[in-house]
Order: sequence, then structure tokens, then C-alpha cells
Amino acid sequence: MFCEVYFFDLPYHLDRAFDYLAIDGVKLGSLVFVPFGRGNIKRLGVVMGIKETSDTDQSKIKPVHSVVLSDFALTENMHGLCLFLKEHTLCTVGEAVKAILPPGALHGENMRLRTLLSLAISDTEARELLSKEGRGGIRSKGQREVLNFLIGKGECDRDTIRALPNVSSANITALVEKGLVKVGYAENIRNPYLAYGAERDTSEIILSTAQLKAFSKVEELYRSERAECALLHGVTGSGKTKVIMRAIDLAHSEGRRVIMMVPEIALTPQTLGIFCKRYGEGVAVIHSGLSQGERQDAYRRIRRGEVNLVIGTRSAVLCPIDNVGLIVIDEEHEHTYKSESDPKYHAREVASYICGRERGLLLLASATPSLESYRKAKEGRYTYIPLNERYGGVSLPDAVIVDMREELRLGNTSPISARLLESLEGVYDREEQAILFLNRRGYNSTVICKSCGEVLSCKRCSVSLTHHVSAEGGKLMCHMCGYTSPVVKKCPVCGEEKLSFLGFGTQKLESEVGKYLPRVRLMRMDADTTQGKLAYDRLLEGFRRGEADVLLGTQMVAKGHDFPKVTLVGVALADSSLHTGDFRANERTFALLTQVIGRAGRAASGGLAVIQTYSPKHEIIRLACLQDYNTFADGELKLRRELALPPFCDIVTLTQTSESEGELLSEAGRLCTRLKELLSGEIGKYPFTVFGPFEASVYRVNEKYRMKTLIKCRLNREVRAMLSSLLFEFSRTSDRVTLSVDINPNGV
DNA sequence: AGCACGCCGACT
DNA sequence: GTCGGCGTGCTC
Repeated sequence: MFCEVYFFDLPYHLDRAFDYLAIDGVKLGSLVFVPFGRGNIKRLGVVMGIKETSDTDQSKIKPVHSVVLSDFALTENMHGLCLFLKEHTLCTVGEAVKAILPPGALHGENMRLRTLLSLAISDTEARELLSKEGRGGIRSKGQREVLNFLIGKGECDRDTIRALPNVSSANITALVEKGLVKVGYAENIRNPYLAYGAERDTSEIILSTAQLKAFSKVEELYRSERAECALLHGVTGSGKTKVIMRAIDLAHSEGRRVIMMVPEIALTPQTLGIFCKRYGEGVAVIHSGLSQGERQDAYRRIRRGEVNLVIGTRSAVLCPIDNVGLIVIDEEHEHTYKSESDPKYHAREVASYICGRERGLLLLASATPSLESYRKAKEGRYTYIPLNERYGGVSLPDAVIVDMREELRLGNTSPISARLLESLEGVYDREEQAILFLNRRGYNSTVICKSCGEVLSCKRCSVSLTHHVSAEGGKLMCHMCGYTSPVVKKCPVCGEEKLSFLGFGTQKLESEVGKYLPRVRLMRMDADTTQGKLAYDRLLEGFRRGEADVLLGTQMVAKGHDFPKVTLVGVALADSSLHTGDFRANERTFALLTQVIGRAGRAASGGLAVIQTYSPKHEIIRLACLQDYNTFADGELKLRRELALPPFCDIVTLTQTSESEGELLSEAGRLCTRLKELLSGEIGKYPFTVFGPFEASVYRVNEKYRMKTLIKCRLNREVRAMLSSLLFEFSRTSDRVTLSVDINPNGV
């Protein structure tokens, strides 16, 4: 028998099957060590095929060296998933395997044993030993302590005993050497979330009429068993979670398993508590904050079939679960569902593949669906399930738009308008709470005219130009087509010399609020103040308990936390995410504003949202204040169609990286030439537009230069194959310049 | 990637 | 005479 081996950590052009003679124990999905190359160096590989004959010259074929004994050999489903990832993201098999296995699994660091101690003698004998004061065997205080503890206990965890007062590990070793205590081992499966489900919640989930209507549609689709996809479009506060829970119950009642994905930011103890209480030990939680061991244990439980609900972030969709009847993607528009490192997959696409294979239902949920999903729903490829009614009859907050140009004219140069200040004071006086949101993203800034509100943007792409600072000075650049211009002094529209760079941080905002409202207790929440595992939860919990009057921060304050006392939401500068030089800027801004405004609407007394902006007439801001998603989406789709942008085409970015600037530039030229050559051939029958090569938005990173080439096209098997051969060619011919491909990347 | 083979300069 | 520089070419 022969096996087809793929290797880890080899360049793309070597990512193909190498035939080896199988030895005992080699199966499809086995991890194996095999001799490779002239030096017959033992390399780790994975068996991606088994066959009886091989086309390779028999004299070349070497036998497999050894099979790695591992709980993590690939199952057939995992094998298929790796091939899917390779084809769809153009990663190597090795990268795909690494992504679907828990970290450390490849190197055998996979099992942590729990050490157990028990008496090697009878309880009576132990008591006798202890009763002999002074002389006897046992004089050490610590050793006596251990023996005493073990009497009548059977096997005890060593860590528990170590924690006893006066006991050291030397005491334990000594007792073992004397033959008084025996050592045993047990498998240690870590599940840090078990405690969350300690008190079970078995209460019935009662749905409102609107929720019930939505659920019946979900149920109908689920029962069709046709690998359907549903888009649950529920406005903020409509109680989507209840519908989702009923869907999970439905799948469970049919004996099928569920994956539920949520953005990292939503994995709070509050959310997890709700699910763990309901689904108990059948839940596994997977996210990046788990330790290596915890993650491995979660995978182990899943593979053994002990888990019927996986809750997690993007990577949860890659977990080794089978018999999946339902995959839920909550907040499906979130950009974190797209991986930015190899394999650069989108969780939604992987989920769709898995649902197709398992004939399961893919349930996408959002108050502001991605335009990709919304369009599919409109075309009938997804089933559209609206949930328009706010649960419990809570009304939408009023939204006020404050024109910051006017503030400036009135002499207020602070980032807080008079209106917002006044509202904050009101909240403080009424002993309510407020959220202040600063929509700051990345380090790039945009140029805005403080007089007329004009934002400098690209003529060809309708995205704003981004300010870059390099050694030669500043310049303005379009991230879509690579157009650059020098930094201008005068506004091209009104001619005033009032151009300035947008963007100030949360820290500045905090000190400004503090200056005007010294009595108000502020809590700042951003990347700087949420360092450490629990800081984030601690801050949120503290705010909920009323330890501060105002919670001030970046995007993380906008997500689905429920703060009943919050009656005011302030958006410091709605423009800042509008002009990021990214064609999804409108979409992201709308989603963020909608969410953050929704935060104020949980209170029974009705809430207020104050939106500060330099573009008070901007359609996106206006529609977000009205929470009118459909008008927004229809308009934005029209725009995307006109500009040939996703979802009306696919975008592929080719990024080349090198330490040598000269080699990079010549290779970038060569890539472009080759691309055009390929397009003039057979593949040319598909519509293609190539932009670039141009410098990446951050040209130099980690001493390496980066160039980008952008392709607009319609992806299909042939196009992917063309991109794959391009990668193959360039990985083989130039090792000092690396090429990487990102299909439908996030930030373009 | 990583290693062997291979063909040219300064050293015990 | 040989140790070692990194330029090619191959890896079942």
C-alpha cells in the first residue's frame, strides 16, 4: 500500500502529494514522520490519500518512518475540510491542518495527566504510624499531614494535597519512596466553563408572536433537510437570541449537533452563562483566550461526541464535530469572521460548506446583515426572515445629529458639543448612565475640511484618500487603485485653509469630559485598559453595578451588552469610520451606529442618542439614526453595482513582501506582466480588472516592504486554479520575495 | 524550506 | 593541498 503525504512548513510549490510506502498503522489522516530529500531528514507530514499503486518511479519511493501516536489524526470530515480550505483560500494542506487541529497537537504535547495519590497501606496502618509520636517512622510534619489527609479518602488529586498547609512536594516524594503512598494517573480534561452551567436553567423559552413567526420559518427550513441558509434579520432588541435558542433545541431534539459562532467581543460570562446553564456539560467553548491545553481538551471532548453545542469565535467552525444539523453565525456581518492569516478563510463560507455536507441549516443572524448576505436573501438564495418588532414594546431611542462644523464656528474646539455636554449632565442629575463611543479605527487618518466638511476622496473609486507618513513626508493615497497625491493645504471645494486630519483618541476624549464634568465618574474601555484576561469583563460588570456614570470607549462598548440604566449614547465622531479608504466604510459605519444607538433603547424610559459629525447631511448617518437598514442596504447595493464592487464581483489581493526593496519592485512588475499574460489566454473569457502594483497602505512592516496588486473578478474554479498556478510559479522562482493571496479580504 | 552537490578563494 | 563561501537543483 502507498500513501500520499503532504508536508508542513513547505512553500506553496511543494504543497503536493509525495508517495511513500505505507507501514503498519498508516491511515487516511495519520500524522507521519517520513524521510524527505537527499538528506532523508525526517519531516512531519499528513496522509491525504491511500492507494494500492503509485505512478512514481518505484526506486524513489521510501517507506514511512513512523506514525505519530496522536488523538488528533484527521477524520474523513477533517480531511475533506482541509482540501476545501486549500482550494478556496489557496493555502497549503499543512496550513489547513494546523488550523483545524488545536495548537501543540502536532508535537505530541497533547495530554495533560492529573496525578493522583492514595495510601499504599491500609487506613489502620496509617493511623498506627501517625499515633507514634516523636520516634516512629514519620517525624516530618508535612508527611504526617499528607498521611492524615489521605486516610479514608481513596485517590486524591496531587494538586489538592500540595495545597495543604505545611506540605511540600518533597514530603510527597518521600512518602512515595517509603512505599506509603502510591501514585496514579488520570486523564485531565479541562473545561473552564463547566462552572458556568452549575445551576441549570430548564425553563421553557417563551416566544412573542413575532418571534414565534420567525422561529416557525426556521423550523420549516430545518425540517426540509436541504442544506438551506436563512438570514434572520432582527432589529436591535428584537430578541434574536431566543429564536436562536429554540433553533438549537430543535436540532438537539432531532439528535443533531450545533455550532454557534459569535464575535470574540460577545463571549462574555453573561452570554456564556445563559448557554451553559441551558446546555450544561454538552457545551464546549472555543476561542483564542483559551490556553493550549484547554483548547485541546475541548477538541478531545468534541471528537468523542461528548459535545452537542460548540460556542466560539471564527475558528469554532473548524472544530472536529460531526452530525451538525445547525450552524448559527450571530452578528454575521462582523469582519472578524474573515481570517487575515493563512488559511484566509471566511467562517460563513466554511459554515456553508459544512451545512452542505451535513444537510444542515445555516442560520445567519444580524440587525445589520452584510450586503453579501442581504443580496443573497433578496435574490432568494437565502431565506429572508425579518424580525422587526422590538421585544417588550421598547421604543427606539431618539437620535440627534450634532453638526461639529457649527460647534467650531461657535468657538467650541473641544471634541464634545454643547448638546452632548448638556445631555451628559442630565443623565448625571437623574442618576442614570451614559455610553460615549469613539469610533476610531486603525492609525490612518483622513483629511477633512473643518469649514465645509468635505473629505478628500479618490475621483476613480469613491473611497476617501488616506494620509500616509513616510520618510519623504506625507502623501494622500487611495487604497483601491493606488492613486497618490501630495498633501494639499487648501480645500479643493471651498478653498479654505481649514484642512485637518481626522482622529483623536479615547484618552483625549476622557480628559475633555473630565475637564467639563469633573463630578462625573468615567470608565474608559479600550485596547489599553482591557489588557489581561478578565479586565474586559471586570469593567463591564463594574459599569453594570453602577461604579461609573459614563462608559467611554471604542467599538467594544457598542456590542450587545444590556445596560438597563443607560439612557444616553454619545457618538464622538461618526465620520471617523466613514472615511477609512475602504469600500466597506459605509457598511461598517451604518452597522456600528445602528448598534450603538440601539444601546440607549433598552431603558423603559426611552433613550437618546447624540451623534456628533462633520457630515450631518450624510445619508449613512441619517439612515442609521432612523435605524432604516433596508433603505441603506438598497442604496449601498446600487452604489456597489455601479462601481463593480462586492457583492457584484470578487476582490483578490496579491501581496508581495521582501526585505529587498529593489527585488520587490522588479518582482511586482513581473507579477503584473504574468497576470496579464494569463488573462489573455483561456481564462480571459472571464471579466477581470487588474489594479497596481502599488505600495501597501503600510509600506514597510518589520523591516519588510510590501506591494499590492488587486484583481476584480468573478471567482470560480478556473480562476482559483489560475491563482494557484501563479502562486506555484512565484513561490518556486523567487524565494526572497514572498507572494500571498487573499480572496475577498476585509480591508480594501 | 532545507539540504546536497559543486566549483572558486584564504588558511592550518 | 583543504575548509567553507553561497549559487543551483531536487525533494516521492
